[in-house]
Amino acid sequence: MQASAEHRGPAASAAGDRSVYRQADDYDRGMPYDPSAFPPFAVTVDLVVLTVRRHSLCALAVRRAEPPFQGRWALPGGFVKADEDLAQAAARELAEAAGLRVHDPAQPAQGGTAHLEQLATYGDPHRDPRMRVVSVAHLVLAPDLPAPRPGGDADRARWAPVEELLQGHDRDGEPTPLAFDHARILADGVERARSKIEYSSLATAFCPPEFTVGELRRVYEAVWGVALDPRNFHRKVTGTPGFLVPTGGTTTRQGGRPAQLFRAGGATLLNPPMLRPEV
Amino acid sequence: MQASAEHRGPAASAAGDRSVYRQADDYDRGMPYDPSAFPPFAVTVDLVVLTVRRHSLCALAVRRAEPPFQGRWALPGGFVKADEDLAQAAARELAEAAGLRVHDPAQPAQGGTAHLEQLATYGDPHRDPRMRVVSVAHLVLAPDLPAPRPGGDADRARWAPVEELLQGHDRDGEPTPLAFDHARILADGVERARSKIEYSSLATAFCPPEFTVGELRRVYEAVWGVALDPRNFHRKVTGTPGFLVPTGGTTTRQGGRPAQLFRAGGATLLNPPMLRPEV
DNA sequence: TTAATAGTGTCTGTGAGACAGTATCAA
DNA sequence: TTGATACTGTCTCACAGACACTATTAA
Repeated sequence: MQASAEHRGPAASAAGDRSVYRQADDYDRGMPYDPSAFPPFAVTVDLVVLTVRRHSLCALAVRRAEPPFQGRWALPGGFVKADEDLAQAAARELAEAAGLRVHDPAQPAQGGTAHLEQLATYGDPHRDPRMRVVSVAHLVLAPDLPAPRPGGDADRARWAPVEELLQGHDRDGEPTPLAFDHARILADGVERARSKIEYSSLATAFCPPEFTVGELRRVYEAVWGVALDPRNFHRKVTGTPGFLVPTGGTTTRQGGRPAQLFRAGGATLLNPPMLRPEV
Repeated sequence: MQASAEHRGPAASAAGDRSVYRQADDYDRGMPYDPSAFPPFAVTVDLVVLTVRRHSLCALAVRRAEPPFQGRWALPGGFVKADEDLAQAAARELAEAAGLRVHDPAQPAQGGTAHLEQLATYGDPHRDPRMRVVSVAHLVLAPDLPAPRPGGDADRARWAPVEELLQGHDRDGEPTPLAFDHARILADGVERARSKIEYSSLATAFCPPEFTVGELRRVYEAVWGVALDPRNFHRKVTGTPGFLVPTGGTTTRQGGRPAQLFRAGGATLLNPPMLRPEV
């Protein structure tokens, strides 16, 4: 697996030594082509990979092996290759970092695959101390993966509750600040996920292929960090056409009375939306 | 003013001649730093600048002076400079292309200034036939500008109704397809604007500093392309706390009974949202 | 006067929130 | 049995949509 592109390599700075590059204006004026005619950028993808584990929203973090920020946690990511689309690069990094495959975007959530979408692009000139790196962040929503401990090296990657990563310390008070501007990227990704499950059926991307209404409710509760009324929630999601499709089966894996199993339906936009409490 | 960075310069291809570049993997493996250790990218900003003129949603388009796509219309844009943030680059291009200044994001809409936000990033390897260009598109919402005909050269820039630009021909059937993937970028920007005025007060960014309820309603009608009930609209916007602040003045510039003038209030999120008809 | 826009009031249906009550399992 | 979760039904309030009505200007 790979960590962020900013991780590796020595600390030489290209952006700081601009005199060796002709300015972009020369290129604008139609001068003969020269690869150094415009400022050189490295382009990377960084991934906010979210899942719900043990009733809390967690993100995938990897430990940096080299300076800068050596030993700190960071979001997974890497370089975009020369012949690769941005979404392709993100999907490739996701496979390398977490062994996850991506949905066909035309289909609703399939089993064991993840939802991927572009989040935002971060290009502060000094976000990487060594050189000019523009990172196209992507958001991934994945079901809780029982087996595939990412990469196998549990000490180099982990699922951490997002509050822990955003506050910069774990429950024991040990400092765990994210490298670079990754706390900001993570915060933006979490906010996108929180708002997007309001008006879309994306919450099902956090669920296994077949799930109960109660399991879906616990996803909403974990992502929003609130408690929802089980009865009103049940009425709402089962009454929204195209959101849930019953499979016919039932399960008692949550205890109590057997619950109907559902798959995600074809609807992607919920209208009217799910309402997030505390308005 | 400047047009898209993809406009100018000769048609030499860098991305096509990859053998001269060491692969990013070498950089990953901690090899000594070398500016050519990662694939070379040009990074640009492209602008979707929207305004409402004569009851229709219009976008700023500029005419390309050089190949490829010579003579075709395109979105304004340009290179990101070596020491520039992405938002800075977008604001600079906006000033150059349309003479528009950007709001202080902390403040609600001020007079004569525009709202700017990042839209999405487009990085298909072949979106520019000459070289690898990643474009960070930005969305700008601007009030209708009576005077500043962009750049002064009316023949190189114009406000065009978005349907015209998206359909690829004007009302006379003359073909006017946008260069590169700019039709896709424009469509994404228009969709963002359409959905964002539902749940935010951003529609006021299309209005002059002081405006009437009727003028704000005509903005919604132009952006959504629908007719709204004036009485329900009035009740809704004046009843949403923080959306509108009365200035005390009135105007009859729309004819009929004098209408109260308002400024944009401090609220940025509307709750409950404005509902777009045809659900 | 007419025509236009501004603004208020009233009714009705949808749906969210609160919560009583019943159903069906495991231990 | 207790205790958990699943599900149904009912009441109330907020609010969107439809639309009757009045107010104030210009021509």
